[in-house]
Amino acid sequence: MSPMQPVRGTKDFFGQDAEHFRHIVQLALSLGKCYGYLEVMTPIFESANVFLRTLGETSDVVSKEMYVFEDKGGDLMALRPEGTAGVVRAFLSNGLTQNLPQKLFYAGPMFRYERPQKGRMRQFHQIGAEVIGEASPFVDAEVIAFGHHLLRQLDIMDGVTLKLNTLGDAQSREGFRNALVAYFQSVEQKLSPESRLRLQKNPLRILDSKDEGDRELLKEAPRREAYLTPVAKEYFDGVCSSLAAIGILYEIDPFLVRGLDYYSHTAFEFVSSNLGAQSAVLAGGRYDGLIETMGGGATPAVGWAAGIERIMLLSSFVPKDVLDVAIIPISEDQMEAAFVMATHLRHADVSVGLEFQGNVSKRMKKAAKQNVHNVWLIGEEEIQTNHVTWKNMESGEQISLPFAEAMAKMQKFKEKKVFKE
RNA sequence: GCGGGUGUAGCUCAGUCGGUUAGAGCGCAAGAUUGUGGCUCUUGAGGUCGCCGGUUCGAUCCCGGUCACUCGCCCCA
Repeated sequence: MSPMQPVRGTKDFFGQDAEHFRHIVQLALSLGKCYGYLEVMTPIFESANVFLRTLGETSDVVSKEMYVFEDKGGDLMALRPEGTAGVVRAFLSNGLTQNLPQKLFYAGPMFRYERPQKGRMRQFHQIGAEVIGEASPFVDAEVIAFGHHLLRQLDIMDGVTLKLNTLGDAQSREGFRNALVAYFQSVEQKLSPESRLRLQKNPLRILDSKDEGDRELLKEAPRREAYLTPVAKEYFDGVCSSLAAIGILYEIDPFLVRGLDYYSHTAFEFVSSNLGAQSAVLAGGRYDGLIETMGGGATPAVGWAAGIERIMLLSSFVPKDVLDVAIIPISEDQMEAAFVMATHLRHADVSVGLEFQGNVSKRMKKAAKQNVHNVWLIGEEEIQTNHVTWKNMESGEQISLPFAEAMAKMQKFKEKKVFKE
């Protein structure tokens, strides 16, 4: 229809949407400060290696969803499909290993080549939090508490539940994985085609299959609990009791898994049924092995990411009225005076609407439409006496005031507005 | 990558069993109203009927392809 179309799976944000977006990021950022996080901004593209090595060669994110390109120097680059790997790379590149733990917060665009649908875009935006260099159940609980606090402040915890699970340490994971593979191989013929593929590529993924038949088979499958080492079990119990201690409700879901290879121990997801086929709004877990994989020393870490577009689907946002006052010249002769006056007010931090065209009636209509509560009318008489005619748009009342007085009153009005919020 | 649904005005949608100038509501613009607003009334602008091809005397309508949007599968925040 239109000659220029946006790239598939991308979206433009105007006005209210853009404000909504910014509101969420700002809330997360200031809350992050409250929890002691430092903001970090990393490039949106990295050497492809950063993701290839860390996410798991067989994960879909790497094998079919990554935007990879060769730059003019012949190096293989990738648009970041997620935040953690880049943050860890930055952590290592900048020698932050000397000062642990690091609590890092970020927000920005991510890119995945996927079929767009509700809550899923090719360019989407995430907020993320990572705590690198500390292994304590309290850290996991604190990270989750931050996410929980954010969702609560956004007023979207209604209808959102926290699902919790442990993937165990490397040893637990290995034992469980082997048992699971053995079991599913024995019933392979009954598995769905998708899950037969998963059995080859990523057997743990069968656990969260949506297929009815698979779910039936899962009832008889080995339980992860049985394969948890005492250390892994104790750690998970610690996370659960820490959450209970601060009154965060959760639901243990033994079938919860993580998509990316680097996760171990705690895994969690805040899920909602209002996101179409998607469910996770904020999800993460512990990834103790990742830093070592990327060439650093053995360093424990835990974090999460939240989809900003998904948060927007769940939350409502009412923008504030922007303009404090509209200045309306009665005729073109007062236009310059109105312009000068508007500038004075703006320098005093008062937001001013000024129309450049139309007669008084037109401009009044414009002001009304923009929900402006105050209008200053400037005519020949006002100019001569250095007054303004101040009209209250709600009551319809209007009074004449000397300009200086009107200016002072306007600033007071503004302050009052601020106090109210 | 696979499957379903939908593409007509800026937005939400009618409509033509294939026929000459394609409609409504909202929105937008002008006027009624030359120093005063949301209501009302009048008038107006705005469309390659997604795109390409086929069938036909004739296609916005039927058929094929394609693109886009949307929902789901896969996967994931």
